[in-house]
Amino acid sequence: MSPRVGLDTKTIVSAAAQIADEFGIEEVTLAALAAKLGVRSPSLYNHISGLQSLRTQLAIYGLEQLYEMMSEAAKGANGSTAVHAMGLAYVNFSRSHPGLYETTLRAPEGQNAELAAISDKILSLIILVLQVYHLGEEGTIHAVRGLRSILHGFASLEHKGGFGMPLDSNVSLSRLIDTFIAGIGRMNSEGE
Amino acid sequence: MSPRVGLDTKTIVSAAAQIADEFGIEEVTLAALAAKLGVRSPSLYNHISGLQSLRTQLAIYGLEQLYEMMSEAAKGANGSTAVHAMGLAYVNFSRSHPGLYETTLRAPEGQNAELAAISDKILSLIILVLQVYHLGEEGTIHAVRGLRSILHGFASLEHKGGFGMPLDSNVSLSRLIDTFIAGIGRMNSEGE
DNA sequence: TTGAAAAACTAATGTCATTAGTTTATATTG
DNA sequence: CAATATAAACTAATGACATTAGTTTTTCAA
Repeated sequence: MSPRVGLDTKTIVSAAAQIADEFGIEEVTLAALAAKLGVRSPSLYNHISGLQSLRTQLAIYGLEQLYEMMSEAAKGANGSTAVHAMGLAYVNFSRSHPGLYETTLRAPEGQNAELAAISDKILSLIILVLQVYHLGEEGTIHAVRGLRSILHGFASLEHKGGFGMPLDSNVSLSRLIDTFIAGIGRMNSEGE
Repeated sequence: MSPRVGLDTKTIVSAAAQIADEFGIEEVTLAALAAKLGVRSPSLYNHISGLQSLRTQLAIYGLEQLYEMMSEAAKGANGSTAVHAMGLAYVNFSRSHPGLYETTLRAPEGQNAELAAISDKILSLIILVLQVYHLGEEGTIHAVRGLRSILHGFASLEHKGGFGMPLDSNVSLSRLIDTFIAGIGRMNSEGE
């Protein structure tokens, strides 16, 4: 009712994340967002520069949270324990924030410095966790690509409902990570 | 100019796939599609029942092509050779048809029988290729989930541009699949 | 207290999907 | 071959949305 609602960018992004998680990212419209915040759509432009920009902010917001979860999980652990913990944290983030997780992967990344920074931070964390395996420069790059593929692929297919059968998917994930870790040594010794 | 253009569903879906691959799936609008086909938007409704339905058809169209590529690649091969060939075919499909591949993963799948059928067909193919490893019922399910996660995750991140560094991504993929195959035996022996 | 800046607003435009109702070409049937 | 039914195109209209322009109003600082 009051002409000053007191919005700010963070409130808007957070509300958008809620919509994304609850109803799916296709429901994240400025119209829905404005309604949720008790405001008219154009008012949002005082704080964000449009839907595209909002999506970028959402991706940053999501990656920051994802980094926190992964980082916290890996902290103190070593080797395979750390990889498992970090991987589970990744997937659990995608489970508890399906919409926000999805926005994370739809951003151009090329343009925005903040987005590139948080992406790099996650990359560095993964590299750090894989450091104990002494894979060398190239080996590390291959391994990072592999682990990210596993985690994103798993999270994405699980969310999509692709794992139709009623068999504990945490076991599937754990085994997949085991497989990956076991294979890392092979990469190291036999890679050209 | 002629009042009968001679559209049919297949032509429409195929044109939509072209738009998806060339400009991205967010550009697949009925307006753009109609323009490409030399027709007004409402005319499309004589052949499809709306945008949602078109997306489902696109997913089916994509999965059919994906199945063909995977199936053709795996044909005649065995064991790890077949897994590698099939995996590369999967990723190559996503490379040559990025938009169409993406539609493949955005469909509800619950509702449409045809979509469920072609999905099952791909699932069966993967199971068949993994059969030589004698993983048992549960082991097979875990392995299928793992392989699909790897392939989809890799394809998705590669398309997104997530593999920033200039290092041959086919090598990354090949190593990842090697890792997976090596680990499959472990799954078999040590799984509870 | 006054004035400037920020944050809300209304109004308007353009794009899109979709529906309703109309025209026209083609194919079937007598 | 003619008449008619059907299917495929069309125009017109509606409603959702993002976005821009221009206006009002609140707040804060001088």
